[in-house]
Amino acid sequence: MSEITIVEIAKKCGVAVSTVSRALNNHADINPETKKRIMEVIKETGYVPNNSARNLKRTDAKCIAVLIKGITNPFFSPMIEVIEQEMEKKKYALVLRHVEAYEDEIDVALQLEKEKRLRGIIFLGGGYRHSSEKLKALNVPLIFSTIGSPVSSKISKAEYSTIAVDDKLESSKMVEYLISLGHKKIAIMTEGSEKMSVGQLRLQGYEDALAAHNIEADEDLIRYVDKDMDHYSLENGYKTAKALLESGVKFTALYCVSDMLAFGACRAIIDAGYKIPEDISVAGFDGLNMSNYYSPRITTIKQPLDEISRETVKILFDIIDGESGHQHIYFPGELVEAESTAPKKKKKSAKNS
Amino acid sequence: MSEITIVEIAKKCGVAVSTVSRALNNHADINPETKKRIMEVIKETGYVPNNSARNLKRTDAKCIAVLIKGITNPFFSPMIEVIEQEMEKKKYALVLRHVEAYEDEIDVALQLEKEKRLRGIIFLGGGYRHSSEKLKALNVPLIFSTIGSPVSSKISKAEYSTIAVDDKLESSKMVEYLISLGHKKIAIMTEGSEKMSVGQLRLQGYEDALAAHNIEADEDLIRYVDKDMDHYSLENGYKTAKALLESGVKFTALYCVSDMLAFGACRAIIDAGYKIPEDISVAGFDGLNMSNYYSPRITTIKQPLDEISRETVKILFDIIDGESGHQHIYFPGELVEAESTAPKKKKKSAKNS
DNA sequence: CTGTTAGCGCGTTCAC
DNA sequence: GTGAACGCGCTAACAG
Repeated sequence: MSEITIVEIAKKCGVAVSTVSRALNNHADINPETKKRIMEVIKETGYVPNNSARNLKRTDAKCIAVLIKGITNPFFSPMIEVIEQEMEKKKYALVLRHVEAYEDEIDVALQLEKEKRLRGIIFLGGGYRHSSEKLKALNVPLIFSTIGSPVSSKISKAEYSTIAVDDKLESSKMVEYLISLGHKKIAIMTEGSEKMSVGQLRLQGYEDALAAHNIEADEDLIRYVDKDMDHYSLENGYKTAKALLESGVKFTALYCVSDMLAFGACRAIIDAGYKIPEDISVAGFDGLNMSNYYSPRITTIKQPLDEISRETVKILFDIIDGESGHQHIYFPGELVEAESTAPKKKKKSAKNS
Repeated sequence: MSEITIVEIAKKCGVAVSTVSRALNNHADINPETKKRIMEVIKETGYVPNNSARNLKRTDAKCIAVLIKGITNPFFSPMIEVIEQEMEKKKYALVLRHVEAYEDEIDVALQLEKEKRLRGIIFLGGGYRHSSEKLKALNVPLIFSTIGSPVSSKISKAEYSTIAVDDKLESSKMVEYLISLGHKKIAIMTEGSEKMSVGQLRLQGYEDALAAHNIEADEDLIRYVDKDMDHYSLENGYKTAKALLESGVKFTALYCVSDMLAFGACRAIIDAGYKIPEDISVAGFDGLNMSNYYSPRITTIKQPLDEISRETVKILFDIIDGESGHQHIYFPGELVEAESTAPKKKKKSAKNS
């Protein structure tokens, strides 16, 4: 179990540790032959430098951390791919870290910053509000991606960047669309967390759209997912839709603030014997890949993840290179009209099949 | 940018560094009041201990690494949750690391082992064959989960554990089921990588089942997904199914070796104007959550992920505690009959609708 | 209960 | 081109 160290490699090669270190780090001042011999011994012994010790000394590590809130969310997968590509181009190393639901992403970031020499941190998902002290303690550029401002009310917007779609606006766009199809009794399924959240913002968009068309918001049509379960899961979508259907409240369209919820809801609606979109129109949000493969294909707001990802990286490097300050950018979402929504049928609500 | 260290905290509190260290590590021998004062200063300053330095010293870190191959695969999500719970019970820390497709999971493990004081490593997914030297260099218990043996032919099975379903056997079970429904022209969509892989094992199961029923394997019915794309993606399933449909080859059932492929295939079949299961039966493998929410629900082989996960952790700790040696366990999969498969219609193939 | 001190493994000055 | 020595931030003895 005794780990092999650089000292032993040095002994085996009959050189000093510093020479081994130079060989390891592609240093210039070293005899190619010496280097070759050292590298051979390293290969033989299977020696791997201790990264902890390295990080303790190193100052020039080009490293960026990406913290993702929620491992089960397929939403981020395509973003990660793009970010990885971009980082590769820039020759920066990437540390991917999943942040569990119970963890605070800022705490994780603080820890990571000590562990590695981070040049910047990208947050994917997560909360809107963070302690300003902690945020300030993070001495590297912070980019919040897919999270619109404000991240903290107590901290200047010049201290971090945000790149996202305007959840409230896009949400109202979707509801406007449903209204344009003739729907008036539009149910919404969202997240009921007390704090400011994507779910809350999208709910506001829903309310705005209804208000703009003088449609009275009906409390019974606003449904919150079970907060004791994964908020944006299939199960939660199913369960919440089932409860809605069984409550007997009439509605002709159901807007789910996430595609995952929409999938679950669709299944519940189908199981209840209704047809989508003939009896009930269903709309989602996010533009997950699956929304285009589900049956029916889900009408959704597609977030331009490629652009968001690329811009996220670009802004980060602009800041690192001192070419710009922090920015707050909104990208437009794309309303994808698919099979799950249709004009409201005349004289027939969902409940009297 | 100058990082705050334990020394400065000590100075600020007027105590020695060791006292701060003790406060930090919940050591017993410390005055509660002193500790409280120290913790306050720590909170004020936003100090976070440097983990690299910690790991350099610490010898008793109870830490387990979980390496996951393929971030986009939702298959592992539920496993991670269970493993996290179990680790919490055991009071062990968990390091989650995603291994990219181009990375070698063993190399990543080697690096991680140096960085942290690992007590064990769990591999989720990944290849079947690994260099025995590297495997040996890993001086901690290795558990390969959802990967059946052998991991290496050159290394003794007593050097690592495997917990998985018997892919070949379970696969043949599914094909047997399709045959029992009267299907004879059963297409398969699998992964065509040269090396030993889950896809290959499941293909063997398919061939075994056909052979057992004297059904001649038809080369045209064996379809490989595009290896330049993510193997088990919706797109790949769609694309491969589309090509199969357009080739004009007749078949009444399509068996996809992964649910993700099945979802994509279903969409392609529906788009081509066929009905599932009336015209074509579709079967998957894995038992993803989504298979129960897709429309139609997908007939699949459900892997007992909860049990596999729990057993994975159990075996690891049995080995750590010296209570047992390495083991190789197969769990049975569960054939879930759902809406996507039906008995073959008489006198009517999929092609003459 | 608390302070002093010796390394953990490595990278990096400096001399040589 | 190479080696010796120092210190990164921290924990764990060992004294006090």
